[in-house]
Amino acid sequence: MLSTLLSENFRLNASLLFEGLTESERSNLRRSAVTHTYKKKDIIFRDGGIPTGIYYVNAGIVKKYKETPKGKEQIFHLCSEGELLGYHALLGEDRYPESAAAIEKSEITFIPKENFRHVLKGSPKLANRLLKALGQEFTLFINNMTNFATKTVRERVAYNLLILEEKFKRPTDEHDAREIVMSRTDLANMVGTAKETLVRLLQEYKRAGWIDSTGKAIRIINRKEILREANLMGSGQKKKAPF
Amino acid sequence: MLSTLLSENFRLNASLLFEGLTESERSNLRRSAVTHTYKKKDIIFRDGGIPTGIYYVNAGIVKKYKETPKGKEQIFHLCSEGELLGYHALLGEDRYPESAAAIEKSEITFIPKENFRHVLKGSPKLANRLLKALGQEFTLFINNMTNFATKTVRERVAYNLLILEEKFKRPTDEHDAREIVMSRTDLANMVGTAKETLVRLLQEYKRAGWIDSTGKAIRIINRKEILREANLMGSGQKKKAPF
DNA sequence: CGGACAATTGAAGCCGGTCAAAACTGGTGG
DNA sequence: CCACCAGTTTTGACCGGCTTCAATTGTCCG
Repeated sequence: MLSTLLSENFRLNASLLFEGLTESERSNLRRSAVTHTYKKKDIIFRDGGIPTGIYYVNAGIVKKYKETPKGKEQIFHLCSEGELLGYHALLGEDRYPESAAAIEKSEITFIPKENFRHVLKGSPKLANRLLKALGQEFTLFINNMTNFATKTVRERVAYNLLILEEKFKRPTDEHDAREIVMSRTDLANMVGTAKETLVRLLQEYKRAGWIDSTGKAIRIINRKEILREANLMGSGQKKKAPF
Repeated sequence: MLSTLLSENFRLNASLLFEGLTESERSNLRRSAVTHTYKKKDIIFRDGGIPTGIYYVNAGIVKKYKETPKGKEQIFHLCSEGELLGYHALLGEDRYPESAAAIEKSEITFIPKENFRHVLKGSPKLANRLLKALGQEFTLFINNMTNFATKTVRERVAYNLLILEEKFKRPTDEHDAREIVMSRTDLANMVGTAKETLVRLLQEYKRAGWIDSTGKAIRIINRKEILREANLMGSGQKKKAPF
């Protein structure tokens, strides 16, 4: 349950989706694909834009966010290596409901919608996997929304630290060398609070010795305490049935 | 844009999904379907439960919600006549991430998962429509989440009144005879606030003459002012291009 | 090495949550 | 049909978590 929330959360790996495609289908996708490099802060697509294809994150980290008219920014999700980007709008034949931008140097492959649609049309298998993936994403979304609606800022800060530690763990990383490297502003916009409030809570954790930070980088030292702060499960532990 | 938010929002009509099925497919679904009546407050499925099929709302209104360990309830969505229920979890091969309960007497048809899956397997058309529908639902979800994360309680109350007016408009209704009939607690749980706060804001609107309420029923009198309160677009109107 | 941007700290005030009590409503049985 | 009770709605009072504004310190990169 707990591990569910943290590890399942936030890595809908795209490679699963494309497994089981025929070689001709794969090459169809590959042939039309273009890979681009994005610098920090570069925008990949914009809220309200018309989708022209889907994106695959080869490397780096991308934020999906939305700006309010008042200039506030809400970050919903970070996409890292292996994740797809921008396919909801394409499938829904909608405009993008959010924007996407790199928060660090990223390498992203673009697949034009015609090719994607063509392959999708010919592959019920892909369609089914997509349906499954979308269904699962809803679960994540609902959990996230519940967090937003019912948790305090304090709890959300802790929760997001745990999520981010996971997200910033590079496949190549070993041990616990994971650092969260992200601007305070972005982090605040992810938690959904003012950057000042975020900073104060981080300081508090730092003074308590639960995290350490030098510059932007944050490391979790005492995961147990952060977990407690996140209050992920309350006291509502159910008794187990005897089988 | 504005009308987008309100009318598109919240009526993903299921009949569209099933259009274009062959008669044998339809009858396959119909044959296995069972229709049940649920009283107010009856639970249709529970958070954590294992999906055994999907539900179609023939009549009535159903809330999709989640309870936190601390006993708070967050309502995400109301399903009314013509909407499907519980298919995300089925498609995702997940447990339900939320619960569903009738908030008024409702009539709901259940379709066992075997039949649904069987028909889905045989109908790429259905799969495509589902993909499209799911893609569109993400747009709604993201808008909702942005509202939660960035709007004040005051704005969310107004916003939800507009949504609900739409939702409670029965297909049979004419004119503006639409009343929102819902417990204050449910309404508060939808807005994501305490019922006391909700009541105070409603009173304020009532005194201002923007809404009217007798007992549970709420009617919007001055839609314009409520819209302004909801602050749906801020002041960020873009200029139009000259073509 | 400097300048611009980012992070941190301080202080003040309000929005909204919580607790408690009063008023109201609808449904039930006598 | 009416009176009553339980549950719901409403009002009041108070407190505390967050936001906001402002100023200071720190840090990165050309």
